[in-house]
Amino acid sequence: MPIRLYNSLTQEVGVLHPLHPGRVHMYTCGPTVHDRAHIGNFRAYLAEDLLRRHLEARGLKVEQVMNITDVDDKIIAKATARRQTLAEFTAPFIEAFFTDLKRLGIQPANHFPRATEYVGAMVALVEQLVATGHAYESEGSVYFRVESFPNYGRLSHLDAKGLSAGASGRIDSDEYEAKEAVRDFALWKRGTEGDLAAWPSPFGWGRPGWHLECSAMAMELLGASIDIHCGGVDNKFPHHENEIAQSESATGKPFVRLWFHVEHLLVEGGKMAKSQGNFMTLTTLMERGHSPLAVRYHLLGNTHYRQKLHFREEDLVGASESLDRLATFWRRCAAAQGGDLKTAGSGDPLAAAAQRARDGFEAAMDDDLNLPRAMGSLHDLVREGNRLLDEGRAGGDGCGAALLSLRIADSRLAVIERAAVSEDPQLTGEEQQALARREEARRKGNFSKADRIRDQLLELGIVVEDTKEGTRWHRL
RNA sequence: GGCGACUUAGCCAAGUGGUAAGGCAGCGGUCUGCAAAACCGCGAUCCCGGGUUCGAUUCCCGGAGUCGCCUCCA
Repeated sequence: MPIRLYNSLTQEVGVLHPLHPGRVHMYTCGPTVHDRAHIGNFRAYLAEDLLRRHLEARGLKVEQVMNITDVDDKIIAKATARRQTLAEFTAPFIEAFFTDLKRLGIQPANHFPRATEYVGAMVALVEQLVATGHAYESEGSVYFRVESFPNYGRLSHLDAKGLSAGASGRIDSDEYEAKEAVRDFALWKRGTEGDLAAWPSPFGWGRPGWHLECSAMAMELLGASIDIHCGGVDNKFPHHENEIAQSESATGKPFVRLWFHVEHLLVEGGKMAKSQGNFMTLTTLMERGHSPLAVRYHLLGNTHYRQKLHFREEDLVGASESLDRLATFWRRCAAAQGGDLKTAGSGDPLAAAAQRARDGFEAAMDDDLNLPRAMGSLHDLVREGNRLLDEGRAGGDGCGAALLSLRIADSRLAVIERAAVSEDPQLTGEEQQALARREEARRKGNFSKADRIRDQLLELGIVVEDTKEGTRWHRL
C-alpha cells in the first residue's frame, strides 16, 4: 500500500513519491522563541511527529530539519526592554521548548538550526537574488520583487487582485514606503552597527527578513528540492509563499514537492495564539494535573490533522480515560502473554483480531494519516480482546499477537507503552509487605483491613485490583 | 470585499450513492466480599431548502451558521 498524503499545493491527496527512493527530506517550521510555545504550536509539531513516525514505520529514512527562529522583531523588542542580548533572552525559551518536545514524546529532528547561525547563507541568497533581478535594494533594505516570480500565489491560491493590503490589520504602513509594490517583502532589513541584532552585509548592517531563514537553512541542510515542508496553516501565506518565491528564483528548481499543513487549535471559538492571549502551555496543563501523554493523545488521536480542533480542557480527562483503556489492555496482554494461559494455537481468535486491527490501523494511516479512523481499529481490538480473555477463549499466542499490534501502532502513537508500563516497575520491600498483609487479611475475611491497606497503597500511587487470576497492581 | 474550510448522537469524531466506525460521558445489567478492571444492552429525522438519481448524510445549486487566511502567527 502506498502512503497517501494531502498536498496543499495541489489541494488533493496523492501518493508520496520521495525524490530519492527510500529517503524523505523534511523541513519543519519551528518556533519563534519570544515566549513559551503553547499547545496550539505543539499541535503542529505533534502532527509532524506523527508524519515522521509513520514514514519511518513504513521503512523510509527521514532526514528532518526544524528551525529555531531566534531573531525577529518581537524578540528584539522584548530583549531590548529587558536589556538582554538576543541569546540571553531566547535561551530559556529554547530550553523550555526542548523540554516540552520531550514530554510530548516528539522525536527530535536531525537538525535544529538557529537563524542567527545561518546569516551568512542568508546573505549569500539575497546577493544572488539581487544579482538576478529578483530583489532590489532600497534605503538600506532589500526587498523581493514579487512581480519577478509569476508563480507567486500558487500555494495559498491567492491572486494579486484578491489581496487587499492591510485587510488583516497586521501591517504597519510605514514599513512599506520603501517598496516598489505592496506585495514585495523584506529579505534584508536595514540596521545599524551596534544594534542588538545586526550583521554586516554588502547592503550594510542589518538583519534577515523572517522568510529568508527557512529557505536558506532548508536548502543548506536538505538541498535545493525537498520532499515535504511542514507548518501550521497560518504559514501558507505569506511565509511559505515567500519561501517558494525566494528559493525557486534562486535555484530555478522546485523548492518543495509536498506541502503539509496542520490546522489550527481553537479555543472558545477562536484560534489559539500568543497574540490573542488565549493560549495555554503544557506546563500549565501539567500543573492542573493533566499528563503530557493525555495531551499528546488528545491533540493527535481524536481529530484529523487537517480539521480544526476545538480545545477544551475537560476533553483531556476523556482522552486520559481512553488512553487508560488501551494501557490496561496492554498490561493485560503483557501479563498473559507468557503466562500459563492455554495456547489456542494458530486458530487463536485473538491473533486474528490482532491482525485485523493492525491492517485497519495501517490502512487508515496510509490514507493521509487518518489516525481517528486508525484508533477505531485499535479500540475494536481492545473490546474484542477483552471479551475473548474474559471468556477464556484467547491464549498466550493471541495475547502476544495483540501486544505486537499495539506495539506497532504505538510506534506512531508513542503513548500506550509509556502509559502502561511505569518507569519504576518494582515494588519496594515495604510495599511488597503491605501487599502481602492485604492478601493475608483477605484470606482471613478481614475485608476492612484489606480495604484499608488498598487505600494506603493508592496513596502511594499503587492501584491494586483483584482478579480471577489473582491480585495485580500497577502504578498510577 | 476576496479566497478557503467546516456543520454527523450530551461532547469529540470516522465514513459511505443503498438508511452511519470508534472514544468520552450517561443509564440498565453481568462479574466482584467491596472496589477496580472488563463484558453485555440502550442512543442519530447525518444544519436547512431545492435538484440529479430507483435510492443522498454522501453528488450539484441555493441558504444559514461557525472558523481560518488576506504581508513576519504553528
